[in-house]
Amino acid sequence: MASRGVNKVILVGNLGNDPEIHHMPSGGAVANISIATSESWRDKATGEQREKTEWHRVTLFGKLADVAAQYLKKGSQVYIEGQLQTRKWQNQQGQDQYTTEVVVQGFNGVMQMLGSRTSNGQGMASGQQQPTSQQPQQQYNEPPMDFDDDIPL
Amino acid sequence: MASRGVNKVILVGNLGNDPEIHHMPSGGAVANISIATSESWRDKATGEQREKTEWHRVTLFGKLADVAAQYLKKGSQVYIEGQLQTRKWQNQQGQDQYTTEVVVQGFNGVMQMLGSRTSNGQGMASGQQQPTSQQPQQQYNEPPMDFDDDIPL
Amino acid sequence: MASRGVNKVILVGNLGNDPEIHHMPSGGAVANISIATSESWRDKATGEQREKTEWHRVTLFGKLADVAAQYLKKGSQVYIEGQLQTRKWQNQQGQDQYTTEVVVQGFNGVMQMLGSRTSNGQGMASGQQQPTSQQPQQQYNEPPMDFDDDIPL
Amino acid sequence: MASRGVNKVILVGNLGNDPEIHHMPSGGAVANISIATSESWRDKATGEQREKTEWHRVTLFGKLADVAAQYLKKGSQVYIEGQLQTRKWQNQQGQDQYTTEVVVQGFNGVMQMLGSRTSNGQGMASGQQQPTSQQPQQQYNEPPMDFDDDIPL
DNA sequence: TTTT
DNA sequence: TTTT
Repeated sequence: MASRGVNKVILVGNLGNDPEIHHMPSGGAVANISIATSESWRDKATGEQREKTEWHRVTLFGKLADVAAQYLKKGSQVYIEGQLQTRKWQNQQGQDQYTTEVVVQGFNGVMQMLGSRTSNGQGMASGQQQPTSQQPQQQYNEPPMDFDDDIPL
Repeated sequence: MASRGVNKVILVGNLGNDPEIHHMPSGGAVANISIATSESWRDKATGEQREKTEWHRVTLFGKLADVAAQYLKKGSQVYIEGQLQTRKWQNQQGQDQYTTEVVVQGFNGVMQMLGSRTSNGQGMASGQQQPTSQQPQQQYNEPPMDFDDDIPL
Repeated sequence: MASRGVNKVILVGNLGNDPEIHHMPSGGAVANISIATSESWRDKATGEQREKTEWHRVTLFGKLADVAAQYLKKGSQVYIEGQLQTRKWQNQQGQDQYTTEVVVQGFNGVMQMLGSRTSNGQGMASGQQQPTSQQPQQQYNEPPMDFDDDIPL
Repeated sequence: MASRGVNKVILVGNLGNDPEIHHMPSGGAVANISIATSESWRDKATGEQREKTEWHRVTLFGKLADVAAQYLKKGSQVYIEGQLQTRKWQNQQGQDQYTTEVVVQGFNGVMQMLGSRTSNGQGMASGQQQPTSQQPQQQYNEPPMDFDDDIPL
C-alpha cells in the first residue's frame, strides 16, 4: 500500500463519556470516544481568565476498539494518534451532512492510556496486532563506521 | 497561557485550489486552503488498485495567511501543522451545521512550502512572527559537564 | 524567523530521575530530564516476553525549565514536544564527542504533565510565555460560505 | 506487542548525500541517510541574518531501505517519521561512544518523497509492507446513527 | 461531555 | 534511571 501525503492527528485529552461500542457486520468492534482538549488564557481586554474546550470525535477499530471498551471510561486520559476522515451522510431531511472524525485504525493508529496506574494500563498500537514475525527494534548493531566517517555531524 | 491536552494535526499534501483570502474586520488576513492526502492499495477481493483521497480544510491566520496568499497555488505541496477546531454555524434553513477545520495560527502553527525550490520557497512558522526578542536556538553552549558525567546515557 | 524543514520530536514517557536544574549566565533556568519509552513484544524464536527501554535526554529552557523544576520528579509521566539537537563537545582526552538531545524551547516547545491529578497539574507550552497580546483561537466566525460552496468536501 | 510511551520523530528536510546502503546478514537492506533541517533568524544584537543547520542521521530498514536506495539522492526532500534510538558502540580506543539515530522501521515508520513529481514519486509507509489482509480505510459506512444523534458534537 |  |  502506498500513500501520497501525510494525514496525522495527535491528541492528548480526557474522555467526556464512556466509550460507545458498536460492531460491524463482520463482527469487528468499533469504539467511539469523545476527547476534550482545552486552552486557557487571560483575556487582555477584560483581564479575566478564559478557557475554551475543543471536543474531538475519535473512532477506533479492531483490537484498539476492544482495548478502549475494556479500559477507557469517562474521564480517562489518553494519547491518540490517528487520521482525519470526513464522512458524508444525510440527515432525516435528506440533506447532506459532513462529520469529521479522527480514525484510529490499522497501521499508524495508536492509543495509549495515560496516567491511570490502575488495571493493566498498557498502551497499544493498532499496527501491532500481528506481532508474530516482527522484531520491534533494529538488530543492526555493527559499528557505524563508514556512516560516521562520511557525514559532517 | 496554559493548556490541558494536546491538539495537533500534521498534514502533507497538495492544494486542490488556489487559496481563498479573506480579511477580518481588524484587517488581518485569513487564508482558506483545501489540501488533499491520499492512500492507494490493492483491493484484496477484486485485486484491483484503489485510491482514496481525503480533503482537508485548512485555515491560516495572520502572517501565514499572507504567505499562503503570496506563494501557494493550486497544486502546491505543503507541510501544515495546526489544530483541530469545530465551528458551529447555521445554514440558510436555520439548522445547526458543524465544520471541522485545521487551524494554523499563533504559536504551534506551522506552514512549510515543499518541493518548489522557486521563489523564496522558505517555510515559516506562525509562532515566529515576533522574532524580536527570541533566540531560536540554545545559547547554552558551555561544556555539558555534570549532565554528561552523571548520566551514562 | 524562517525555517526550512521540520525538526520535531514527540515523546510520552516517565522520568528516570528528578530533573537537574542549571542556570545560564543570564540567569535563565535549564532543566535536564531523562525520559523512558519502552516497547515489549514476544520473541518469536524463544517465545518469551521481551522489553526494550529507550532513554531520551530532554533539555528544557526558560519558563518550562522552571515548571519542570517545580512539578516534575522521578517517575512523572510527561508529554514532550521539542526538536533534535546534536551538540559537539570534547571529553577529557580532547576527543570529539556528540550528544543528541531533545530541546524544548521557545516556540514549538511543549511540556505537558500527564496523569498526576496532584498539584496544579497544568500543562504549559513554552511558546506561551508572553500571552499578553495573543488570542489563542480564531475569532473569524462568519458563515463559511464561499469556502463551503467551492470545495468538493 | 505493547508499548508504554510514545517515541516519535518527524522530519522534513533534504539529504546531504546519496543514501548509503548496507545489508544485514539476513539479507535485508539498511539505508543510512543524513537529513538537514535549518532555521534562520535575524540576530538582534548584530542585526545580521544567521542560519543554523541541524543534521539528522536516519536509518531505514526493510522495504523502505530499498525505496530509499532506488529513489533518494543527495538533495532529495523527504518526510520522515521514525523513532529515536541511541546505540552504544566502541571506538578504536575501546571507549564507549553513543550515537543517536532516527530509526524508520516496522510499524510507525514512514518515508515520503516530497516535491519531485518524477519517477514514481509515491511515498510509502513501512508498516504497509504486508498489505495482504489489511484494508487501509474504514469500511464502517453505515449511517452514523446513534453516534451522531447522541453527541451534540 | 472531560480535566485542572 | 522510569513505568507496567
